[in-house]
Amino acid sequence: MDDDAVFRALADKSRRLLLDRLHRRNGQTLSELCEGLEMTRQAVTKHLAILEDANLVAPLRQGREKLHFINPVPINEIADRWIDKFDRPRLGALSDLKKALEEKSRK
Amino acid sequence: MDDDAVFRALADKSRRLLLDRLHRRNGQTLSELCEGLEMTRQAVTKHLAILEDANLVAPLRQGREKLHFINPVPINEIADRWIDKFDRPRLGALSDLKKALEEKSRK
DNA sequence: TTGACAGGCAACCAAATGGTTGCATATTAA
DNA sequence: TTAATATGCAACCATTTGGTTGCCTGTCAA
Repeated sequence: MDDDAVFRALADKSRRLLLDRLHRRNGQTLSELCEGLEMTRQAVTKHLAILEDANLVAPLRQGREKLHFINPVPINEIADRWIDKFDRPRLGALSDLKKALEEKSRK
Repeated sequence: MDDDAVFRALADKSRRLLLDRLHRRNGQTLSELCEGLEMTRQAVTKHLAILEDANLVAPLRQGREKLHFINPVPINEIADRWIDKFDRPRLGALSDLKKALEEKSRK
């Protein structure tokens, strides 16, 4: 998995909104996704392309329409593999601090 | 929580690396964090400022040194609140597809 | 078959981003 | 007290990014 592409795709508010919309109703077309947004269709197209590159959205051509399906896998991979590193909120924060200060003063 | 700041802070590879380093050893100084990186100290300073703004890193002045402590809370908040929306990998992908196609053909 | 609808492509633009260099300031150790 | 160390601040630069407009192509329905 290219975690960089995923993180960068998620960095933009508009793209997170698109994912939110697809989450509410999966398989929407470009035009549907554009409805009510303060953005041109072309801007949305670009965002969707970035989401596709990050494998967060899978497109499906259906005649002249293009349906978009959310793919939760990369997000869960990040959650499992990267975010987990940063600990179930641990009680260690203060003890980290103490340790670090002791380390410093020993030098 | 300002989830936008957090997502954007996490979007950069160098910043994720800094978090990785702090995760390995918490409470490092600026100079320590710079060691072995292909970046000037000032670039690292900027990255740390962004991480601080996103509340992912908490600084502590200690004499002329500045110690940096990772704060896992915002990351976990994202994991819990936002990423969870995108489902424990569900079996629904194919059935979503079917549903969407049926919906289309009904129109 | 011909218009209308859904989408694609490309050029262009302003603003944000990641990085640099140069200099200033504050602590600490000799 | 003075030199070295640790960090801060500001201006500047190239590239990336998010957005636009204009036009082209493919598909469906009347």
